Amino acid sequence: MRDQPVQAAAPLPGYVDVVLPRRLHRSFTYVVPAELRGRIVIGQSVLVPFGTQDLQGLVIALHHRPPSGAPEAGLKSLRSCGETSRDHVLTPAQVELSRWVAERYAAPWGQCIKLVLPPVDQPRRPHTRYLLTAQGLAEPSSRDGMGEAELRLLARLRRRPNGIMESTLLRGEKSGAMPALRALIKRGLVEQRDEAAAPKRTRRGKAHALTTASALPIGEAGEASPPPPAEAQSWLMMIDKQVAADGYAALLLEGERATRHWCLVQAAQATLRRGRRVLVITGDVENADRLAGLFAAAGEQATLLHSSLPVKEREAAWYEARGASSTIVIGTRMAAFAPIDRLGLVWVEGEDDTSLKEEQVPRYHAREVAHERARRENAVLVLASNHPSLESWAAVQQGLMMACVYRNPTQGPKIQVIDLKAYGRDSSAGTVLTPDLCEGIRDALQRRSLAILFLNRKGFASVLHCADCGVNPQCDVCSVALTFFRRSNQVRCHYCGRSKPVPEQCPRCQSLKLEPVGAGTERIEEAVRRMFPMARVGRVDGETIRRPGDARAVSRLMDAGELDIVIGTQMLFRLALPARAAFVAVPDADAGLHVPDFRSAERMYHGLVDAAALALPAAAGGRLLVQTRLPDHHAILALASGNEEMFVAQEQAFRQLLQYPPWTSLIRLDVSGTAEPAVARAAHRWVALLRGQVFSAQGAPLSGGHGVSRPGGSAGVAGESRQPFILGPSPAPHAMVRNRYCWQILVKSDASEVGTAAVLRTREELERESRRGGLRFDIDVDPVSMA
DNA sequence: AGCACGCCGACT
DNA sequence: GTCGGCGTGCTC
Repeated sequence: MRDQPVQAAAPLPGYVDVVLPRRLHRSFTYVVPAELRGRIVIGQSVLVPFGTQDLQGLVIALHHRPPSGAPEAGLKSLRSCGETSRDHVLTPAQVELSRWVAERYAAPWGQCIKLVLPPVDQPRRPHTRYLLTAQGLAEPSSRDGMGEAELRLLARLRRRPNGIMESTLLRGEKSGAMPALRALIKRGLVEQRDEAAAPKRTRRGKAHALTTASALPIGEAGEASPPPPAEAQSWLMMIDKQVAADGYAALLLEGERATRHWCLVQAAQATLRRGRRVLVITGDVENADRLAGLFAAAGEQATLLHSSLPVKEREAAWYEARGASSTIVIGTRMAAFAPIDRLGLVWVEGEDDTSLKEEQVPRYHAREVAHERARRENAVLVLASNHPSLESWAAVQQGLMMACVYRNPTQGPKIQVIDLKAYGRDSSAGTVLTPDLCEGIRDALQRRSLAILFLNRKGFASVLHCADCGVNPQCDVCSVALTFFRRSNQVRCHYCGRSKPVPEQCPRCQSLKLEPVGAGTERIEEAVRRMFPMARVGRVDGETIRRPGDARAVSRLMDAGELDIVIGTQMLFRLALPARAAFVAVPDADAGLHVPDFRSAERMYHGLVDAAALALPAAAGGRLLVQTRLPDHHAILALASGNEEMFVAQEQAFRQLLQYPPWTSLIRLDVSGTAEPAVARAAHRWVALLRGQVFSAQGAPLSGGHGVSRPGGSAGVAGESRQPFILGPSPAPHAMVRNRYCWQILVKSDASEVGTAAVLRTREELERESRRGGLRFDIDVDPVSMA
């Protein structure tokens, strides 16, 4: 051991700033012990004392003298710097990527680190109980050196033969109980017993016995041999050229699943031939499995990395991905951070899937992370979907991405739109089971083929719509559905918070028949069963499909021809159908439209496109029936005419007019707490601070006097002002979550950096002034779901 | 975020 | 007394 802290020629930094995996936006400064000096680098993972515990943190800066902000009470020292595992020195790329996420999504950097670190099994703290050992029960030979606290503790434990829980033990005592306890344990008088630890949430253990995905169904029988689109050949050459040139490129690929799969395998193999690696990211686990199976069938071994794997397997997959042998990594959003070097191709399969957005605190979007990685690592990014997001179309329009659309129009079913207005409103269940719909089912049954009914996800909030013309009352400013409150007989916009009495008449047709949405679809399963008593009816929704295994079971049922009619929600699209259906119906296409979310039309359109993909081609007798009260809606028209561009153009125009993404950056602020008035007050205060911020950024308030908000009307106009615009506050659509009241605020800005900067500054101020109340202030940059 | 610490109420 | 719950304040 050479232990020679000789005065070094150049002084080594003696202080480090460390970020910690906690919900804290600051870093903390520590002293570097002499023996560790010179070994600490930025990106080093270190163990530091923090409060009563030791935490693994990340070094983000080195100093020669304590920074000015350091506390006077003195700084603590680093414990160690992960000499046991080299793994914990982050590469500069990992440090930078985690920092990028922290800044982009206004998350504490310390919490973003775990994204790039190997998954670790978090040991559940067991319930510990302390009791006397045999030695402790016997009168101790000597009590010398025992402090008063130790003696008291000993006496207390003697009264409790079964031991005392840690929590109660530490309660009555002043500080000093814990050191005393440790001292007693050291003397062998007390022992610690861990009781049945809090039941560890084990995630489906055995469902993943098969890590090689070859045993899983590959795709749909109906699309077994995709005819490789002729244009795709040149596309492939372009990808290959890009990979070979070691250059970044971004492509949007639109096509049916079979086409995308074909392109994916080809592009991946071309990338591998160039000695580069492939990362495939998709929204759900079933699809990741399916893609792995696809590669297996093509003779390529892929590493699966997703959150449904048991932690140990996930950890193994992480290291495997980092190793030299792994060339293709497939996973859900967490896989966007997989430690793959020599990345050549990043493929996001189903790029418009909302589950690519993390809803927990580093609220990143895996598509964005994938994009950023491709940019940083000079890889080719492909965003693939059957119906790309408006965000991606906007990127294409701005020249940031190249679009490739490979469609075979002969693959689609015959589409028929039924105008429900013709059926009046009084027929209740009869309204949704129109004669055309029943005839379609009957026909499918006769042909011994499957009939599928797709129910759009119902809104969480109660929304009104006109039974005669189908429109719903919307907010004048925000153009989203107004939420209906029966008790106060009011409607409210949960974007901007305005409320007013329920309108008496339909805003379009003046009908008096405004009523809550969705009554008809509730009982549809019952109605279908009554109408077709001999048919075998299955249901596929969040309640019947809880785990991927369930989905497979349903697929198998259909495969075996055990089902005649399947009724389901969006969950249907996750299944690997054995065959396409002769008849697919959407009994109430408008239901999804009435969700108070500016993206509702886009979601509705995607649902319809997906529903169409479930049906056989028209040439094979496939039919899609869409029932609506809004046959002129652009989503319906675009679907019926197969004119996607028209939908995108109209929807883009709507978003631009109302300044919604992708034309603005949107940030949702959530204020929550246990006391409603405090929450409301804090939310209003935040808005005031933000507006102050906005105005002061400009130098002076806009027109004096009312100064609180810009006139509502101007929200709709693409104003020349480049200031963030603030909507709200308003009670969140889900007003109470886990006994906490929630209010929300929306911040629109041209660039998300502008918005996040203002939001972070004001939140700091807000937290300073409102210490109490158990208030929480959450930030969601680019929220993907508003309802 | 996680943890300690204090206060309250239920149970025994 | 014991034990769980919850609000509050703090962490270099």
